[in-house]
Amino acid sequence: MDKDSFFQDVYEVARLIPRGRVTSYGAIAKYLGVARSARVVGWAMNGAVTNQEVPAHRVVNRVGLLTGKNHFATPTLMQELLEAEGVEIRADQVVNFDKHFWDPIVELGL
DNA sequence: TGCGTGACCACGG
DNA sequence: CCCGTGGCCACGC
Repeated sequence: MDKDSFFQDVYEVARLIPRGRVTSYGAIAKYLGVARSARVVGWAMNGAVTNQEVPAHRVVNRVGLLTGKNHFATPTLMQELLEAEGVEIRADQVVNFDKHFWDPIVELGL
């Protein structure tokens, strides 16, 4: 595996997130075999905001909090995108996060 | 080249 | 749940 393709891997997994579902940075990191490097996933998402191919709004932190909303074009864009997909947001947090949670390890297998 | 910072997470108290 | 600590890795200065 090329180490340089880490960002690409992150983007690829993010692309696989179904509409109306969300996942966490840690879940993606763990799926890629770098569970301790969840922060880098966030950094990768930072560059994904400008990438229409990658739904960065479907990636939240481990408790379903929209920690990255501040990095979008507008602080409300992330929530609006999720709500448009049927994901209910309450106080910058995904309601029934466990129900909307999409774990690549479970869904894609490891 | 080295240090601080960050869209995080796990662990212990 | 909150708080402090350590670790991870990429990036900017």
